[in-house]
Amino acid sequence: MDINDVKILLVDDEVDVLDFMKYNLEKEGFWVYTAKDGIEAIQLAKKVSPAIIILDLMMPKMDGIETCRELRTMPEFKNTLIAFLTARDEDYSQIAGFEVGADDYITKPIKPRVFISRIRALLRRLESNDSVAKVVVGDIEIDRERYLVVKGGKEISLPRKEFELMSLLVSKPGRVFKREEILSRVWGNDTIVGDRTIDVHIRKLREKIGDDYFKTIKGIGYKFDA
Amino acid sequence: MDINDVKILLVDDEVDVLDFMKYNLEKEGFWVYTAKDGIEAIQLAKKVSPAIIILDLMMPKMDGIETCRELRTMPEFKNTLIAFLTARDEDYSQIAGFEVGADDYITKPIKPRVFISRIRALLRRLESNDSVAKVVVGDIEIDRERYLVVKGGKEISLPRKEFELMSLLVSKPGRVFKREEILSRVWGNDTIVGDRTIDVHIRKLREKIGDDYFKTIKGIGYKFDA
DNA sequence: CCCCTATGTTAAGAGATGGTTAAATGAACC
DNA sequence: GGTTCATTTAACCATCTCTTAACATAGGGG
Repeated sequence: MDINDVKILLVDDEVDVLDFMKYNLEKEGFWVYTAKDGIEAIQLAKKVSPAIIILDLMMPKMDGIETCRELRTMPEFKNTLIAFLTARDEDYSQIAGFEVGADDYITKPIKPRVFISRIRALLRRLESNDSVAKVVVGDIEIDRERYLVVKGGKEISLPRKEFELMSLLVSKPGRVFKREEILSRVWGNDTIVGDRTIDVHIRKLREKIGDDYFKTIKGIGYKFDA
Repeated sequence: MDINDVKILLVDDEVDVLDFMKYNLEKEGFWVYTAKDGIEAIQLAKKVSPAIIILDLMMPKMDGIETCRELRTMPEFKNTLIAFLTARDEDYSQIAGFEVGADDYITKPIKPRVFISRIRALLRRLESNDSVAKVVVGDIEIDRERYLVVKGGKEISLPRKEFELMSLLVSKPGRVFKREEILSRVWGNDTIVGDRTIDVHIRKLREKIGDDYFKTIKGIGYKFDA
């Protein structure tokens, strides 16, 4: 997922808070939308389909809890990440929040660095969930729920890294994934591993799944093809 | 996309706002046009085909919403990015805006840094849409995503430099690329290579793709033609 | 028509890149 | 704690890519 495609919807009745969050998020390259109450938020959310919605708890018309409950009843927001914004001493309300399907809590006052890293954490969660549970390409099927690859009816179980790598490549058959991209999506942005690590994993996959499925694009990366 | 080719059309009835935005955008190297109302905006847009149009919501003669709706009915502006400019307390109008096909909202007062990063974000969106990995010219197709050249249905895979060179030439069929320009775009500004290097790569392309596609312009460079 | 320079052609070798293997490290599970 | 599996590293090898150099050819200006 490219960060520049990530849309975030901020909902709060205090304009200052909205502006502050918006400024910080935009500086990071996110795509930010704002609403001042729950009604407005739901309408806007339907239009722009944000990846993340941040709801203030206390709002006029429809409060955060209510808005969240409402959103969660609509199928299109089943997988949207919803975080609540609370003042520190409202902490008790977390229980109610998680009950209506919140994914995280962020406490005011907002500190930019903490805030951003919180958002990034949410995003990582989204990334690991957003691929559909089952992908089928040709005679190969990937079942994310059971961590299994099924090839011609036969189940093949793969270690975690191999599975994630396979899963990434299969998610867009034919598309070339650059080594750099593979590293950041399978190993994580900050991990430093040696040059041969990817190759070794590719080798294992070729061994277990079949040579022909994984093509090397020299100087660029790898792609999956059936 | 070269930033110096990016045209932006600003539409607002307040001259001060226009000037302020124009100043900031021109400083970044954008090509800026301005109009004072919707009628003028549409006429100018037809003439210069801007990549981005920024419309103030409140304007005489024809307001932003109306102008946007009008523009969206014309096929040549199907892919143009349109952003609205709104005062903070007009936020509710976002809903109407997205309905007529707006791509983003920018709130006044304008803060230069946020404004520019917003424009760049829009631009990235544009790029990811139109450089969408596929260029088709005659019976030749270049697929950046799959790192493949397809000629008459047959897939031809090229080594990196050849692919980049091909990709560059095909990106503007008929246009002559100077040797110097080819060097800096395919090899990089700092690389020093011998005289014959480009020729050898062109030869390989002629061999693999076909002689007739690559024309030599003596003393200048090369061009691609179908 | 000839000369000069720019480009075409070829093959060879240097260099980059990925493949392979085994062994070291680390994590998880009795 | 020992065992097993997953993961990474390191060393070495194989191959592909790119560049060069040497020579051939073409084509425009005089």
